Amino acid sequence: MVRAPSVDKNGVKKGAWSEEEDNKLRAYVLRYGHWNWRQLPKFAGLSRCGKSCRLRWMNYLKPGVRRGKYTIEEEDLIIKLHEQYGNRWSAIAAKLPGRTDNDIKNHWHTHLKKRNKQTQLSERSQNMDDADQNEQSSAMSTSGSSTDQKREMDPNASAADSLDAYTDISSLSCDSTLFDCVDWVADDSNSSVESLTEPFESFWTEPFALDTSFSNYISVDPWLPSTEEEFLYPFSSFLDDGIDCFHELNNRKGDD
DNA sequence: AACGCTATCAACCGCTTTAGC
DNA sequence: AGCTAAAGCGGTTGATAGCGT
Repeated sequence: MVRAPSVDKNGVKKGAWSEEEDNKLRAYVLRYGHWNWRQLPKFAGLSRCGKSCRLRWMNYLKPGVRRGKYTIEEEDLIIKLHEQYGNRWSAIAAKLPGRTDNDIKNHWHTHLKKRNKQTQLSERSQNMDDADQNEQSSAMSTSGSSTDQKREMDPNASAADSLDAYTDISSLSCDSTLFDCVDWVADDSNSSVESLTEPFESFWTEPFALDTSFSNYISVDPWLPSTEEEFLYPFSSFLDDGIDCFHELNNRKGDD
């Protein structure tokens, strides 16, 4: 399923990532952040190009990345968002916490494109049937109450219904609530799907509750280096936003 | 069992955008 | 304003799992 590992003429490794490489990258980024993707592999002791590291982190290793089966609600939302944004996968991914643009893009091409086509075809034939029926009996009233029917009738209902799956922040991993959801809301400020952000208003207005489960992540991960010496230390001023949080938590943990 | 075909998805590539000077 | 480097993004590729014949 993955490309065979290989090394190019510059000594840069390509192809599938080994567990060891994953652990190195994860440990490094969690400790120092991604202050410069191009330089990062050198400091982290990886024979990879920065692009490859970034991609691996963003799509696979980043805390909060959700993998696996898509729910019907997610698929409906993707289809709806695709109608709105087209192939702007990063914009679509911003509305689905924990899902990456690459993952959504793959899922679209392998599942939803077909499903969407079929839906459109069936809707078209349904519309033709409806037109026929209207000709025969314009007085007949229609009644439909299923969620699917509601979605077809009201695109906004679709988005709102789908969002129910995401308003339960607790269903996400602790990491995603602090990282991805913040991005999600922040990116959305000018979106025309404003309703999608509403459930997160409380995120901003309520007092910040420190989620100490971060520190569990750090202490549990056996691949996080126990000493600074295991990695080349970059420039502290480059430390990434979210990583400051890790340091903060680590320090607090140390204080306790 | 063996083969071919299809589906899947991680990873790559190249173009565009953004930031810094 | 123009240049350069870095980051981001979307399209595409390729290995392999799984299914049908």
